[in-house]
Amino acid sequence: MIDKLEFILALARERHFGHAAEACGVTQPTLSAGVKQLEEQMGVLLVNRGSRFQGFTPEGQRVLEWARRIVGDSRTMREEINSLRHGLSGRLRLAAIPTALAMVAALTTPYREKHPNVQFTIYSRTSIEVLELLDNLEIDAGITYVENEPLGRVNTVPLYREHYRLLTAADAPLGNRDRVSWAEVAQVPLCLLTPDMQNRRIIDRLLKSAGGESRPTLESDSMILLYSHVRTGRWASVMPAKIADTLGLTDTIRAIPISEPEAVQTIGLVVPAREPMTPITAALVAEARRVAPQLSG
Amino acid sequence: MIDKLEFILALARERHFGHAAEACGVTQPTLSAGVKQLEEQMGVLLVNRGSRFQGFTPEGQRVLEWARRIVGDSRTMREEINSLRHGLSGRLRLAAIPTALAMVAALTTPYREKHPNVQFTIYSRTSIEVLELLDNLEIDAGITYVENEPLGRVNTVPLYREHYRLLTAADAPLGNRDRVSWAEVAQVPLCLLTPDMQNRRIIDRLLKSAGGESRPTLESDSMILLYSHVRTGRWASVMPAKIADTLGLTDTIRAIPISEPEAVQTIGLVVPAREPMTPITAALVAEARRVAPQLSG
DNA sequence: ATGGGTTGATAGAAGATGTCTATCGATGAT
DNA sequence: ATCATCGATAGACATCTTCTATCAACCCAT
Repeated sequence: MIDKLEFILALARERHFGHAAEACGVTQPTLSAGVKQLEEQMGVLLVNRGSRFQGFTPEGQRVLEWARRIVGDSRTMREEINSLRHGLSGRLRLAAIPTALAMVAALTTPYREKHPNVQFTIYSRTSIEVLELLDNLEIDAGITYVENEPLGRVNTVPLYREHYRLLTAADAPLGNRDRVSWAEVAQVPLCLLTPDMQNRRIIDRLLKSAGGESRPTLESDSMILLYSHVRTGRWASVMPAKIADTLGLTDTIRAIPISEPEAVQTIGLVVPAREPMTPITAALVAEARRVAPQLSG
Repeated sequence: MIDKLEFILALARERHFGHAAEACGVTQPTLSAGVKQLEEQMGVLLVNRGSRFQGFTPEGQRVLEWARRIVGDSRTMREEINSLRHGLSGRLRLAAIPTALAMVAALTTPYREKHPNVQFTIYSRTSIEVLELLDNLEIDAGITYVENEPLGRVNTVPLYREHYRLLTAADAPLGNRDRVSWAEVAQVPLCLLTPDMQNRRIIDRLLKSAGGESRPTLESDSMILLYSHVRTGRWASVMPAKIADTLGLTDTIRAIPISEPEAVQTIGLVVPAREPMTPITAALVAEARRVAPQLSG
């Protein structure tokens, strides 16, 4: 029964019988039969088909909601019972937006000291993808913006506020300044994240409201790539202070605070709004609450 | 998987493998195998055995909690999907304390007008049993005292407040009074509910605090039996006003308000504290909210 | 139009799981 | 000591699940 509900979950995220089957480790006919059996038990069609997957019926969407809940609960139960025996163990799956990647270590390091048997899997994703993964039970927690775009049914723990820096060579224009404005930044050719990243959209908004325009010379979804360009001394970028500090400055590259307006965005931990949480997730939330005061500032 | 969890639920309430199996409609070896398989999956013993059922291990108790939730959710899902198709239909299982039985009709009658396809099963139980049945998913809602004794994880909707009446023949001692005190009532030989009923415990308390003592001439767990004795004109009883009115007075039997103290107890609807509720239960809660103002007074 | 590629449904065989009856061993009461 | 009760176990049978192989419908490109 519960495995059939897992089929529905897989189908919801893959939107393809064959792929969903593969994700569940069964063959396509098995998954088809499972879905069909659910439909017989419920007495309603759950999936609209016409030679290909065409989404869920209204009833199917309700079943999907329940499936998330029931499957989530049964996993949490297993994990909880396991923790009672072996202490906290298993795998913590986490997804973070690229600009927050540098601070994940501030969470994982103390966590690992307390619970050495927990393993980590950490994905770099856009803020939207983080929420999708959370919905689909593919991750246990996410790190993303907690104020701007609408979140789903999740609980949040604020971690720190993002301050922006202009990264540029000391001998470049503006390179000798102690402080620059967004209007000034708008004049510089920048390396920025791709527009599917919320960080980019935020920076675009800030540039625009300063009367400038966002015409980045180079786009990428990798912070490492952006930074490696800045390091050559021939490119500039705008990054949150946290990650700029982590990447490390050289004597030739400076990270200049941007003021007017002093732009801050709150980054936080995001977990499914379900009580109780899995022990592994609960421990992460506890760690986040403990660490947050040290991070902010 | 879910059916195995149902085994655990049955075992928790029957505390006996054979009886639990019968309640699930399977044989005892089947239930034993099911529990054993759960234990293997979890990697822990869930039930303490020693030639007979000896309760759950700590892990077993946690699994039991989860089982209540998961099984409850899966039933709610089925019911919800069914309601989407056929409108509200199915069976509403309700348990009420005896003194509240007379007012159940005030709930079921308007409910039935709106949802004619819902069938009712209504049990008369003690307040403690009502809560147990609720815990074990054996009823959808209960009607009981919502203030006095501690409730479990439930939500409540207050319905009305109980006022007490002395039921006695007009020509008996006190029979001509418009008002009597608890101290006076304590002098009369009474027919009361058995002491396992909370109503009896409340009345005992009131009599005692008025300096009297509870020495009922006759005890029963049936309000009808109590009333039939009162009707002979040779017995007296103390009942809530609601049920006294419903049973109907004759010219020879009077229901005399008892004052000093004016004793009131709040009776309310009690449903599992789980969101969302089954559609059938949700409709009952809505009806209770609607009806409550008319009942109280 | 037509042919190739894709998608999900179907059929039938093999395997896994669930359930039953019958029986046993342990425990506790008389 | 004897009996009754309770839950575990064994073995047979049935059901359900899953697989491989194949099919029909559809889409798209030529």
